[in-house]
Amino acid sequence: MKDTLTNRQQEVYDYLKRESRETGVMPSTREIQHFFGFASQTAAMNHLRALEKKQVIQRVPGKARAVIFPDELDREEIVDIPIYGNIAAGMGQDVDHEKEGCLSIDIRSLGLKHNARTFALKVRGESMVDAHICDGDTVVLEFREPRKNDVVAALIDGETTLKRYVVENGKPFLRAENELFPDLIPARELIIQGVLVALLRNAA
Amino acid sequence: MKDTLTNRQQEVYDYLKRESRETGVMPSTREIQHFFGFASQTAAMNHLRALEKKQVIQRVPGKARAVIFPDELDREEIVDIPIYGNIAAGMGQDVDHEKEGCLSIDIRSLGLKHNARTFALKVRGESMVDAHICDGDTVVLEFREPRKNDVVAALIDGETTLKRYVVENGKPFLRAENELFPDLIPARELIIQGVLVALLRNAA
DNA sequence: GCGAATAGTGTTCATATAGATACATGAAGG
DNA sequence: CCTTCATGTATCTATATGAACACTATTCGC
Repeated sequence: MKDTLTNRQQEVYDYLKRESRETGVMPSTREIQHFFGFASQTAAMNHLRALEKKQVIQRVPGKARAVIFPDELDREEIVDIPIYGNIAAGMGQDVDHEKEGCLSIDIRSLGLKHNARTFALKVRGESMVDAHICDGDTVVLEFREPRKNDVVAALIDGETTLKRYVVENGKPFLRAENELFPDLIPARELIIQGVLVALLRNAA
Repeated sequence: MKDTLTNRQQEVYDYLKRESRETGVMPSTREIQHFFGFASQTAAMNHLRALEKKQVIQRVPGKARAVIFPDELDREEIVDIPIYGNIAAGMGQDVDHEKEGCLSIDIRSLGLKHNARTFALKVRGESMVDAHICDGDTVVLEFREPRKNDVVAALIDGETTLKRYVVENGKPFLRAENELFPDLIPARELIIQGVLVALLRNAA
C-alpha cells in the first residue's frame, strides 16, 4: 500500500513538511487550498486522504491541523547542543564564548542523560590525536566533575584546552595525547569546563 | 522577561512538550483543561498566555493548536539515518542487514547534502585505528562511487568490511589503517556499499 | 495596604476547521 | 466497455477551538 506519490501528491507532501518545519504549525485544509489555489477545500481533503492511504502521513479524526509524519513520531527525543566555537587541542588558546551554532541530535545516539548540561566545541590542533581526536572534530562535553583519565576541556592559567585529566600523587594536571606536546602543570588554577562525552567527525 | 517558570507552568510546559512529541499533535486549550482537570478552559488559556509572556512558547492568533516552541523552530532540518548493525573493521564479517536503530541528526552538523542516501554502521575491530576510527564508533556512509583513498564499507568476496579504498596500477583494493592488518586484494569482486562521510563516537 | 502576578471558576460568542455529499473529467488498466 | 484512481469544483454542516468578559482567592514585594 506504500505506493510512490504522484507529482501533485509530492508537492502537497513537501508543502506540509516545509510549512510545519518553518512555521511550527501544520497547515489546515483551507491553508492547503489557498496555497495551491484550489477553488474547493475538498481538493485539499482528497490529497490528505490520498497521502494517508499511502502511509506517508497520519491523521487524527476530529482534531484541527492533526496531520502527523509517522517517521518523525518514532524518533527519539532531540536535544540542541550549543557550539561555543573553537578549542585548542594544541597549545592553550582562549575559547570564544559566543554561541556559534547548534548541534541537534537524538539523545540515545550520544548516550546522554536527559538532564545533562552539555555543550560542544570544535577541536583545533593535533595534541589529542593519539586519543583519536583530530583537528576539525566536534567534541561534546558535559558539565560535571572529571574523573581520573577523563578527556576534559580545561581552563588552565587563563587559557582553554582539550587534554586528558590525570592525577598523580594527588595532584591533577593535563596530559596531551601526542608525544610532541608536553604535560601542562597548572601554575595557579585548573578549572574544568567540561568532560568529553561524545565526538563527531565530518569526513566529507 | 525570560523569567523562570512556576511549578504549575513547568507542568503545563512539560505536558505540551511531551504530548506534541508523543502524539505529533499539539494539545488544544480544552485538552489541556481536561488533562489537568480544570473546571474552566480559561485556566488553560491563562497558562498559555503566561508561558508566551515568558518566551518559552509562541502562539499564532486565530489558528487552532498553534503553539510553537521557539528553540525547535530555528533548528536545522533533521534526517533519520538507519543503523544496519555491525561492520568489521578487523577481519571481514557479514553485515547484518536488519535495521537495528536510527540516528537522528541535523544535516548541517554532518555536512550532508539533502538528497544524499546514507546509512550507519557500528564499527567493530581495530583495523582502522590509524585513521582514528575506533572499535565502537558509529560510521555514517553515503551510497555513492568511491574516490581514491576514501574510507569505504565494501563487500569483498562475500564479506563486508571497513577499509581504505586504494587504487594502484589501475587496480582497486582495500587497505587497513593498522600495520597489523594486511591489504585485501579482491579475488573475484569488490562491491562498495558506501563511502564514509561522518563518524560518531560515544565516549561516555 | 496596594498593585501585580499566579491560579483559578463560569459563561458566552465568533470563527476556524474537518468532513460529508453530489458532480465532473481525464488517464490507466483489464 | 467498465472500473478505479487522480484531481478537481461547488455547497452545506457540525463541531472543534480560540478568545473575551466578569468574578474569586492567594501570595509576594514594596
